[in-house]
This record gives sequence, C-alpha cells and structure tokens, in this order.
Amino acid sequence: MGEKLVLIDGNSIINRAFFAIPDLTNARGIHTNAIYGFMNILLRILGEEKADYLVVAFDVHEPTFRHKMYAAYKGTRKGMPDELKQQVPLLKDLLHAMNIVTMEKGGLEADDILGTLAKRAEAEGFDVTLVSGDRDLLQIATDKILIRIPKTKAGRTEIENYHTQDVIDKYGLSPKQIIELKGLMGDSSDNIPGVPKIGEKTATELLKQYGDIDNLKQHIPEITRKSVKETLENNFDMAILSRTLATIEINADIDLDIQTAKLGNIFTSEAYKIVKDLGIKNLLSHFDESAAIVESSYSDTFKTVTGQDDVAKIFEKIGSAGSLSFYICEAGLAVSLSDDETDFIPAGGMNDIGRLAGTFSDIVRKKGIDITTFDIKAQLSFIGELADCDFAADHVTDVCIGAYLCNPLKNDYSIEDVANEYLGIVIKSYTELFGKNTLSESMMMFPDAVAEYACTYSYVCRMAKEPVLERIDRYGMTDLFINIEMPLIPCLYDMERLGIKMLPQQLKAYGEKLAESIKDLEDAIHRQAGEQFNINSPAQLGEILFGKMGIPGGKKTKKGYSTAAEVLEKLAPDYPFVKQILEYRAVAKLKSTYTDALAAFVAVDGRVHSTFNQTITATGRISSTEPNLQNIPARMEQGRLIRKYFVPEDGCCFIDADYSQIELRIMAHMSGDESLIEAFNSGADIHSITASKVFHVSPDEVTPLMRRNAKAVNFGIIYGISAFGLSSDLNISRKDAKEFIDEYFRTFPKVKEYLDAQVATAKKDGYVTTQFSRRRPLPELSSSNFMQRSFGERVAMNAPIQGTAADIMKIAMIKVKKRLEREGLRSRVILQVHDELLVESPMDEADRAAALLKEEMENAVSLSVPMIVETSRGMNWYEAK
DNA sequence: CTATTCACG
DNA sequence: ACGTACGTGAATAGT
Repeated sequence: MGEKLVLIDGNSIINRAFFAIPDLTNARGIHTNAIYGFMNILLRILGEEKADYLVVAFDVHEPTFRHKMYAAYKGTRKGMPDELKQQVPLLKDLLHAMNIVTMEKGGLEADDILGTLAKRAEAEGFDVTLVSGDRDLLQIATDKILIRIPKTKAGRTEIENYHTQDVIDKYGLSPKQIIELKGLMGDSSDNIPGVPKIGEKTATELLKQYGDIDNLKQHIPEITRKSVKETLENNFDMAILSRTLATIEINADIDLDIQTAKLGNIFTSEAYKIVKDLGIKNLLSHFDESAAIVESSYSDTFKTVTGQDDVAKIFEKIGSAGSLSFYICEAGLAVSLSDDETDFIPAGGMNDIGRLAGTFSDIVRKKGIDITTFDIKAQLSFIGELADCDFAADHVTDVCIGAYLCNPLKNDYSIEDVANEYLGIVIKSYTELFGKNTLSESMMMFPDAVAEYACTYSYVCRMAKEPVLERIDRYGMTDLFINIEMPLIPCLYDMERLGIKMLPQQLKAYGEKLAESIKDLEDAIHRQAGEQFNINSPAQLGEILFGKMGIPGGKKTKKGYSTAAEVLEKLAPDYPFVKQILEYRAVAKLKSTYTDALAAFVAVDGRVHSTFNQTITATGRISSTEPNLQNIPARMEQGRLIRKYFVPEDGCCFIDADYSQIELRIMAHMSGDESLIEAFNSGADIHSITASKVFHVSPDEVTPLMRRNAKAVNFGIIYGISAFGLSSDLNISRKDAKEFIDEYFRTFPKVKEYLDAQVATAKKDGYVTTQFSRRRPLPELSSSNFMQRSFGERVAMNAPIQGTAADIMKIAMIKVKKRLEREGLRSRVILQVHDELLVESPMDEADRAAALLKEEMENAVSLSVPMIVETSRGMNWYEAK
C-alpha cells in the first residue's frame, strides 16, 4: 500500500458549500457559510481517509490558457457572488493556520493543478483521492486515483466515489471518454455558441459505438438520425475545441515537492483563534484540544490569597489603588491591581462571600475608586451598595456594555470574545472550562479552574478597558457611554430588584377560566374537522384546513402551508371554522404564556423580578426576559385583563407615564420638515392631521378610513417604507400604496430628503447613528442580494429613529431616578416598556410623583417639537393605562 | 436546535 | 424580476 495524497478542488468545494449552506453571518457582518461548509467536507474526508499528504488548489483570477484559446471562455470563476468571494481569502488563511498547503498558479485552473499532481503522484506510487464538485475531473480517474464528488441530498452531504470501473458503471464510458463526452455535449458554462446540441444519451451512444470524436468524424455519414448528423457536420470544429477546453492539463508546469504537503497537526491554536474570530461556533469543537495549549503567560501573574493577613494586605492595596478591575461571584473576589498582579480571594471560612463583598464595596465607595468589570449588573447582587455610586464621570466602566456599543449586532457578549477581539488572546470559555456545571458546582469540583477563571475575567477587564474606551471615543460615543449607558445600569438594577407585585392566585383563576374556553373550542374544532388533531401544530392544522377541508390557502412556508393569523384572518369571514381556530389560538396563547408561565415567576416576596438586558438590541432599546414584561397583552381586551393581576404594594398606586408618538416626533425633529413640526406644535391628533394634509381635506372632513390609512403610512415611514409592506398591511394594491407614499412625501418633502440621506450615509459609511451618536452598523447594505440590501435600506431609515427614542427614554429614566431620590420620594420606576414607564407610588406622594415624571420625561431632551407625556393612575396595571 | 406563531412597542 | 414592513422574547412542535 502506497502513501495517500488527498487533493481538494478549493474553488469547486467552496462554491458548492456556499450554495448548499444557508447564509451565516458573524457579528462583524462577515459571511461564513462557505468556509463552514468547506471545513465540514474537509474534516469529513480527512476522517474517512488516512491521508498522509494534502493539497488544496485554487483558481487564480487571471486568464488561463483556455482564455487564450477561446476569447469567450468563462471558466469556473464566472459570477462568484461577493459574499462568496470575500470568504475565499479567509478560508486560505484558515487552511494556512492549519498547516495545509494551498496552490494556485496564473494561467491554470485548480483542475489542472490537481490533474497534474494526481498523475505525478500516481506515477510515484501514491494512492490519490481527488475531491471536487466538478464531474470533468472524472477523466482523471484510474484504479489508483479516486475521484470523490460531494452531493447534497435532502440536506445531507453524500459523497460519490469513482475509480475507473465506477465511471464505466455509471456512464458506460471510460474516464478518458468523459472528455469526448464533454466535447460532444459542449458545456454551457464555457459559453460556446454553436456547439452541437447533442444530449448526454445520444453522445454516450455515439461514443460507445465509435470510441472518440476523431473516429466519429470518419463515420458521420453512417449516422442515421438526421438532426444529429447535421449538427455534427456543421459544428465539428466546435466539438474539437470544446473537447480541448474540457481536457484537464496533466503536465502543467508546477513546482511542488509533495513532501512539503505532509499532513501534520491541523488543529492548531492559530486555527482555533481564526475559527473563534470568525464566530463559526459549530466548528469550534473540532479545535477544542488546541485551546488547552494556548499560550497563557499572563496567568503567571494570578495568585490565590487565603490567609487572613494576606487577605488584609490585599484590601489595603485596594484602598490605595486609584482604579482597579474586579470580578465577584459566589466563588470569591478577583481583583487586578496592576497589569501583573491579579489576586483571587476564594469565598469560605472567615471570608464568606457576603463579608468579602461588603468589605470590598465599603472601600471602593469610601475612597471613590474607579472600577472596571464586565457586566456589573449581574454582580450587584453581591455588591449592591455600589449601585449608589456615581456610575457616570468615569467611576464605573462596564467593558461588556462598551463592547456592545461598539458593535450592537452580536448575539452575546462574552468575556472571551472581548479578550479575543480587543486583546488578541484566546481564553477558555465558561463552557469549555466547566461544561454545564454551575459555578458553585465547579467550585467543589475544580477549585483551581474557578480561581483561574475569576482572575482571567478580572485581568481581561483591566487590559481591555483602554482599547474598548479608545474605540468608543473614536466612534464618538464617549458621552453616550459615560452619561447614558453607565448611569442606566442602576436604573435597571432597581427595576429588577424591586420587581412588580402580582396576584398569582387570581391570575391562575383567570387561567382556569381560559382553560374552559380552550376545551370548548377544542371540542368544536375537532368535531368540525371530523378527527382529533393537535391544533397547536401548524403542520397538522395546515393539513386539516388546506388539505382535508380543501380551503384555498396556498403554501407559504418552507415546510408547507402557512397558518399564521395573517392568512387565517382573510379566510375567517368565509369560514366560521377558521374563526374558531383564531379564537382558540388567542386563548391558548394567553393561557400558556401569560397565566401559567407568568404565575410561576412570582417569587417569595410576591413579586416578579424580570431581567432587563442592556446589550441585546441592535437599536439601543433594552429587552426583558424571564419573564418578558414588555409584551404583556394590551391590544385585545381579553388579553389586557391580564394586567389586572399586576398590582401596587399596599398603600401604593401605579402611575403610568407614556410618551405620545415619540418616534414620529423624533422623525419630525431629525428631518426638520416644517409641515410635520407644525403639525406636532398644533397639538392635534397626528394621524388625523396627516390624513387631512395627505388627502387634501379639511381636518373635520377626515374620515375614519382616511385616518386609518394615514396611521399606517406613518408607521410605514418609521419602519423604512415600502409599497409592498404598506399594501399588505392595508390590504390594498401595491399601486395604491405607492400613491399614498408618494403623496405623503409630497406633503412632507423633508421627510423624504431625510430618509434618503440616511440611506446614503449608511451606504457611504457602513453605519447610521442616532441623535446621541449611538451607532448601528449595516453590513447588509453591501450585499449583492437584493432582499438583504433592501433590508439594510429599511434599517438605515428605522434605526436612527427607534434608537433615538431609546436614547431619550434612557436619559429620562436616569433623570427620574435622580429626581425622585433628590426629593426624597419613595416612588420607584418598576417597569420600562420602550415608550412607557410604570411607577409604584405611595398614595400620599402620587400627585407629586406624577408631575415629576411628566416633567422629567418631557424635558429629558429638547427637540424642535414638544415631547408629550401622558400619565394616568390606577390600582392595577389595567387601570393605569 | 430550528421553524412557526404571536404577544408587545 | 427579485419578495418585506422595524425592534424584541416565549411557547410549542417536530426533526
């Protein structure tokens, strides 16, 4: 048995991967699907073959000998989309990091390099495996050269294998005759006009009979089928040319000592870093072992401190430090006092975590030390006293939030990503270190790893602070960071800590009522369907509605019929059955999400403590989870009743303060459109005024329909208007929708100018910004894909508006908190729902609190239109709206 | 683990 | 010609 050489057609495989795998984009907007797909195939091949040597060949973007032969030749590089083209150099970098040899040569295609290497290696006694998606390569197959062609079947990659006999079995022709076959059939991608239009069947038959094209020429007169005979007579030269173009060069001038392609360790730490940097999570596990050998000289500076005297010394040092970074968790406290000193004090014994945290907080507060950490809100459960510190004025730096501001598009912000992106070092992620174990479990099982984890966390914060702040500054977001994002943290922490009182028993009772409706509806639906089925399953429901019952509905989703409310609502007037489905859905949703699930979140204090996340949204809004209190039903009465079970503490009431039309007002301000500004200054209902102006009628002639249309246009404008979107929303023709939009823009010309300018800026700079300089990158705008590009354009119009509204609300929250504290009131903001604050207020100060709220929110910023806030009061959330 | 659906602003 | 409104989170079904 000879040694084995594996050859891979880089261009062919990456192309195939690109089209087979759905678009994957990492946080920086870099497409990675083709790299991922390529690596999957590569790793699979290497897993199946005992390869001793490996070469990946690529095409070069310059004319090959085939172009010289035939000017119209397009070869394999035609039409490579941008998203794919960008991935090629990245793949090469990754391959090089894996110590894999790549080859490319001017004037040659990858095929020629592979053919030459394959034949040469065969002659030297190697076994060769050649991987390509291109069937032309079959001409190279021998008993020693295996051609492997990956194919995607039903989402799974299968690889077809061809030695000489396999080619004969499949095509009835020898490998050499494959070239003849290509010649006769021509190759549409070679763009050769006039090549005989002979199909595969006919061509194969001819070749079986006559062997090759040259011999066939002698026998053309014998051919009985007239059309075949004519095309051959007329286009014979082209067949010869086509054959020449399809012939793979096996004696190309290539200089490669196969020994240099010896396969070594491909899972290097460099490769790990690249894969991690590219954000291809599914690939990372292959490289896990290398993470263990990643150089970590910085960890020499980590120390675990236990003795009381030593611990006291550390706290002394903390007291005399001007600034420090830290990380505190149930396992203990890690503090970085300089670039080469990070100490970890484990919790336990005399130093229980409460005491450690208390001592630490006291010192930091008393001395006014500047502190840096990563996600401080999650650590305030230990060091809550620090929530009273001045988070602005540089006293607190949260590196996590800083990283979010610099790029708000990532799915998550982990300390290891920051270490990689800002420090260029690879650290082990939590999962890599502890798997699915909690930190407390890991403390018992691997105390040393926990210590190292805590120290690394603190160390990375210290080292990343400057680069992160530098980038924030370069992006013009220093003010946003220091004066909005940092001071917001205690606001969110307060809302989480305080929570909101709920009445779980009453809520459950309402749930029971809903359960009865569900049962009735379920029975009625099953009866009419004539069978039992799971109404909650879109697949089963679709089959019943559009299959069994024959209701016209058409397909809409990947997997079959769409049963979304949007579709069913159109059918409801004609089919009472469909209407019942909709009712069922509505009630089932309420029960599952808003009674049962919500009641389970009530803590021992009788309140629900949601988590408010500051680093989730692309626009700067905050989000709420476990439970999400920002999507409690409000639009439908049946759902809105849920709000009756959100109640204030005894002796308190709720005050709800709502920004009126904040996004439209922001658009009026940012566009500077006089008509729109004037409309807001007049104080009347904005949708009615819009209708009056757009439809050219006096304000008292505005019909409800006109107002409804104007409202939809106003919404559409904010979302990044398109005729299609508006038409589907209003259920009108696209032409009519376009009319509305055009008329709107004629009425408010500067709005159009403004929106166009946002898109233009986005295209030029690659991002848009809010009034307070918050940045939203738009990688989609450079896409060659129409749909993605259009999406980018809509986002360019929407993000500055939605984002500015988020900025303003954050400013208001900070001001409201400060003012409440300054005035010594006990009223507290307990919820934020994007343009609304819910305040729990003792009865005796409710009037003051309401006035204060309105004043601070309305004057949070000064725009060219008034900010109007409406407040209302109630003994539950339902009443307070 | 992904797709579908639906609740909110 | 292409095929969508912007931003979220949670429950459920089914691979």
